[in-house]
Amino acid sequence: MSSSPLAALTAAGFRRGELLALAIGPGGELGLAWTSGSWAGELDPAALAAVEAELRPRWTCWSVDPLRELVRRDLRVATCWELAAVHRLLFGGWRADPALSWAALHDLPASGLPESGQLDLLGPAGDEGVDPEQPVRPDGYLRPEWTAGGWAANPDRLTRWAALALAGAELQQQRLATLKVLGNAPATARSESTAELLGAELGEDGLPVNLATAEQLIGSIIGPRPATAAEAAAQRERRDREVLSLVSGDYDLRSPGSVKALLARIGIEVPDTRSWRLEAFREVHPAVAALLAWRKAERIATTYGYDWLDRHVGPDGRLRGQWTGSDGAAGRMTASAGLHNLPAELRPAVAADPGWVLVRADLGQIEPRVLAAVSRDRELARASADADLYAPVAERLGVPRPTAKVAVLAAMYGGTSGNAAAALQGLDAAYPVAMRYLRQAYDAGRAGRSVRTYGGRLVRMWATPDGLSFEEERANSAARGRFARNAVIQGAAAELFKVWAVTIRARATALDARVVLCLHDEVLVHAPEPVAAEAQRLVADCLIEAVRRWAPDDAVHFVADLSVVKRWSEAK
DNA sequence: TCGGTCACGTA
DNA sequence: CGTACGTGACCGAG
Repeated sequence: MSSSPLAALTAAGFRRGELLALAIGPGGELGLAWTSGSWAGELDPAALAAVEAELRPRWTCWSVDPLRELVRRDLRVATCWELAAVHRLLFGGWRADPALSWAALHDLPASGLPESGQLDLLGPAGDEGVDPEQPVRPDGYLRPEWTAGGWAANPDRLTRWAALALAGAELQQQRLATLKVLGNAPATARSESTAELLGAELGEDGLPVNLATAEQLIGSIIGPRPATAAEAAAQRERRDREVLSLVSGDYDLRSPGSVKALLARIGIEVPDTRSWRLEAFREVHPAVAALLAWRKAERIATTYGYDWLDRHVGPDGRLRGQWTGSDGAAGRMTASAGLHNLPAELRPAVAADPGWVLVRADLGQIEPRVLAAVSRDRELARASADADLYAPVAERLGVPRPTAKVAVLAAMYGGTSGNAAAALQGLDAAYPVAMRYLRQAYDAGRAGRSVRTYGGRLVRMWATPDGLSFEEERANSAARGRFARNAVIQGAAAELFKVWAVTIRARATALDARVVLCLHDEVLVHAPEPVAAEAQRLVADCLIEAVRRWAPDDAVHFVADLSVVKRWSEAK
């Protein structure tokens, strides 16, 4: 194996765009496998860059780990096939390791999965006298010794492990091809895979943050950075006193029980002490307003304070977290390090580098538009032609716009707010196709049946727990119904969003721009200032391209709000 | 030390 | 009887 990967692939007749599986060992050893060959050797980024440039393969792997290794070595590949992401799409749930994924693709029950520790003690389950270099046991499950890390033991195993990923990917493709959903499941598998790759890049690149601004913002809320633990304690005590000085008695503001006692002392009886509930008592006693202000500051101090800054923002001014391409429920992207719940007050600190800009874009009213698309409701699709979808809906229903909006949201999420009942009936009459779609998801969930999103993601329902009262059982079913109804909308929206995001990722490289944040329906792109206008146009064009690839037809109109800014907070 | 609960930020 | 996520503090059980 002295030749380069590119030479080996070319000699074997590898065609552009084919699946090329890779496995990377802990020491940077590389195994490659494709339909007509394999290769093992040291991971040389330049050699793989040559493969990418020449053959643009679909890099195929069991998990996002090898992709992350490539990203770490500054190798940005165009496309991939990530088996874990596709497993979650096909089979639902969160767990998606090779052992489970392989078993599922062979219709073997998860309950029969061999465990690594017990195997030798209990004796082999059809494993005796069989070649240990063979990763698949006679009973069809993967050998635990391999899945526990043994796959990286030597070059031969590395290529076999890659070949197994290749075989798994092909089985996944067969399943996707026969999946009965309205959307394009194979295409969803590709965009979901690439979203994992995007997540790896987001984790490596980070979100540009102006450290001085961040320090200043935090300082204005909780005071200057304490030099010692004693100073920090003093600051904390000073914050507490702002509230406690307004009441008599000693209370622990961090303990809900104690806060409840404090409130009782000033004549306020509440079932819990959540801010929205206390909001109503703001005028009753000055301590309430002080407590609400304390809560805000405490949130910054504990979750988004100097500690957070030190832990998650590097000296290069990049906020880095761990990204996943899809959560366990409907398939949204998730991020740690506060990237998805950064308080609005801190957003001025998210700023482009000097000479750069942020292109910010968010999808407008994505959920009702997605509902129109996935349910194929022609009438609701007609409403999507309006930049404000709720306006034609309101007109059709003969109600004020706010009522129409509440009714649509209530239909999708089961909202309770006031008297949406009449408007809901109007929706049933005006948009029966969309409403039937929602009802079917709700009924499936209530009955405990799993649902699939438009793009094919299986959303599993949980079983009713034992020993519930009649009332609890009903509440459980209703919760499942709401969950399912929400999942088919939120999940489909997440699928469209990811198509958009990975399209931007692919196109933006031409401008030297990069996606730096994905936030469910919003995307931030860091772009060189001279190409700001082009980058903005690119993001808009990518939405058109994404919708064309994702939607069943062109009946539904999607809109994005776009702006070029220096700071995230400047937008909108 | 751990899981459950409360609370709260984002979409 | 909106849903989803990540985070951090407290609290009671072990």
